[in-house]
Order: sequence, then C-alpha cells, then structure tokens
Amino acid sequence: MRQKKSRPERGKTRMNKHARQLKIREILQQNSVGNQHDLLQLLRDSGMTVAQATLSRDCAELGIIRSKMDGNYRLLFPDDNAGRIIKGLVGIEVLAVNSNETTVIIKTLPGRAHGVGSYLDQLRSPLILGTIAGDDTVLLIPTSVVNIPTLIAYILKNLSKN
Amino acid sequence: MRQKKSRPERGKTRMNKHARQLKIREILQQNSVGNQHDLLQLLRDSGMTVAQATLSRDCAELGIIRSKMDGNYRLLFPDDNAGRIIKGLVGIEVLAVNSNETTVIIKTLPGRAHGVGSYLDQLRSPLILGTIAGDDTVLLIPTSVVNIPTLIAYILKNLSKN
DNA sequence: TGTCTTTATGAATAATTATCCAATAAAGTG
DNA sequence: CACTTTATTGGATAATTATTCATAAAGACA
Repeated sequence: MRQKKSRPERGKTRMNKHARQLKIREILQQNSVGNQHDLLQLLRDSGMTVAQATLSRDCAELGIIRSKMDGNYRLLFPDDNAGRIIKGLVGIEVLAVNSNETTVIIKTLPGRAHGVGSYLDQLRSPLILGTIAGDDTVLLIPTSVVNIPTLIAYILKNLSKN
Repeated sequence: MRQKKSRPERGKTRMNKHARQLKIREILQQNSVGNQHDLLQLLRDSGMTVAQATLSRDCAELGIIRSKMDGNYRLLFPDDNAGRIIKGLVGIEVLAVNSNETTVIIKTLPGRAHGVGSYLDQLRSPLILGTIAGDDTVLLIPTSVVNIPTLIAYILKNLSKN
C-alpha cells in the first residue's frame, strides 16, 4: 500500500535543494553559527526540516568551513574573508593596483603574479622600466619621469582587455 | 616514587610547540593531507610524535581548516583566516629587519619569506603598499608619506609574539 | 628552597561531521 | 504505460575532531 505523502519517510519529498542551500547562505551571513546542529535548528525554524546527513552534504558542497575565532567555533564561507570582491574591476587575475610616488604594486590571485608581470613586460611600454613578480604581487618600476596616475591609467587599460 | 623520566607519560616532555607548528605548516604546504590522523603520521615520520589531542589544538591555533576539494578532503590554511591567529608564529621566522630611506628589507628563515610577506599583506596596513617575497627575503614597499622608523616599529610590533 | 601559577601534554571520552545503505521520487525511454 | 536510470534523502553508523581531566615541567616569588 502506498504512503499518503503526508509526512515523508525515506526517499523523501524532494524539497528544493537549491532553495535550501540559498537559505543556508542567508542564515550563515546573518547569524553566528557554531556547528551543523545549530544550523539544523535555524533551518528548521525557517521552515525547512532536513536530516543532519543532508546538511553535512550541503555544507561540503557549499565549501563551508568551521573555524575557531576567539574561543568559539563558527561556520564560514571562506570567500567571506578573501579579497576577491575587486575581481571584476580589472583583469581577471588582478586584485588591486596601488602606488606611492615611485613604484606601483599590483596584487594578483595566488601564483598569477609572474604571468601578469610578463604580460606588462611584453607591452614594451616606454612608461615601464621593469617588473619583478613574487607569487601574488608584482612590483612595477616606472621609467624616470613618469607621472604615476598616468601610468596607472595605462596599466588598468591594458589589464582590462582580458 | 618518582618516574625515571625515560619515556614521557602524562604531563609530558614539552617538545617545542613553535617548532612543531612550523613543521606542520611545512608539511601542509608540501603535501596533500586529508585529516589529522595522516598529519599525525607525517609529523611522526619527521621525528615529532604527539598525541591527536595536541594536533587538534595545534590545528585550531593555526587556523587550519578542512575542505572538500574535488572529491577529497584537504587540510588547508585559509590565507585570510590564518593570519590573525598565527601572529605569534611569524615572529620566530624573522631574522632581521633593515631599511634605507625608501624601502624595508626583512630577512627570514629559508623558505619563510612568502609566509611573512602574506602575513604583512593581510594586516592591510595603510603604511604598507605591498610586499614581494623571495625565498628568505621580503621586500616591503611603504606608502608615500611613511616615516620609515615608524614603519619599522609597526612591523616589529606585529611580528613579535602576542 | 617551597609553594603557587601557567603552560603543555596524553589518555579517555564527548561532540561533531561524513558516509554507507536502502528507499523513493522524478525523469527519461521505448 | 512499464521499465530503467538518476538524484536526493534519512537512519544508522563510521570516521574525525574537540574537550575534559589528570599530570608534569618550568617559571614566579617570598
């Protein structure tokens, strides 16, 4: 005999997984949650009841991590902390472009500095004396008389082409 | 009757915690490690035997997180998260801080420059434009109007323990 | 030196998270 | 429609990580 679909048992009522994971994001952004058990409760409070197993899988899929912050654990999205927000502004590998009166520093994604530096070198610009690349930072040395804002404008223009 | 201090039992032989945490960093940077149990083995292989409890505490202190990456778990330093917690550790990697009128050079233990540079970057200090790390040397570029002695004081303060 | 405090540690255990498995709905196939 | 395939799920349980508790080493200080 067929179940009356009143309350789900095993294979389940297929709730919307995507909606649930969206809700998890929302909850974690608005609350300080220390473990999956508490998250389960908050989900339940917002009308979505699932098993711990399901939540565990969701957390893995969403890349959620658990980290100790001044004494207490917290479930986090690692990208909350990362500075990738600027990504869209310039080239896809470049996070930021800064300068003082004599030099320009370009921050990149990890491991991408060399590629960005090479790209700038290859431009053979009369504005650029040379570059030195670490792992995620490019140091750019301008030629003598360059106006730094002009140089930065030039760099941004060329890096935006990607 | 007093134990013969031959092999440690409870309160233990006090191995060097800093050295161990350095080794943990090194191991995780050079290997793909999926859980603390495997890390325990690798530590043991490198001559440092501790209990799982100790490793758990080390991982918490170092801000190490466990994340699923294409099917497998991995212990990682989430670059941003770690910096805050590791502060005490960075200091012991730094051998010297020198400067001229426009730049600061930081000498580190072999292979540690990148870690120290990342740590300084992560401070997001308005005094620091950026850093470039080689193997054992960090080149630090200050922002425009910085007084170098002030900057050095700032760096030393942040690199020393606590 | 003797007592008190702080820190580090391991064993045992608690807490937390991940996975195995069977169940089942949804979707596809002919 | 009957049958197969695929994705999702919960219960049970395994695997992993964190904490509690007892100890010991080292320092502080009278």
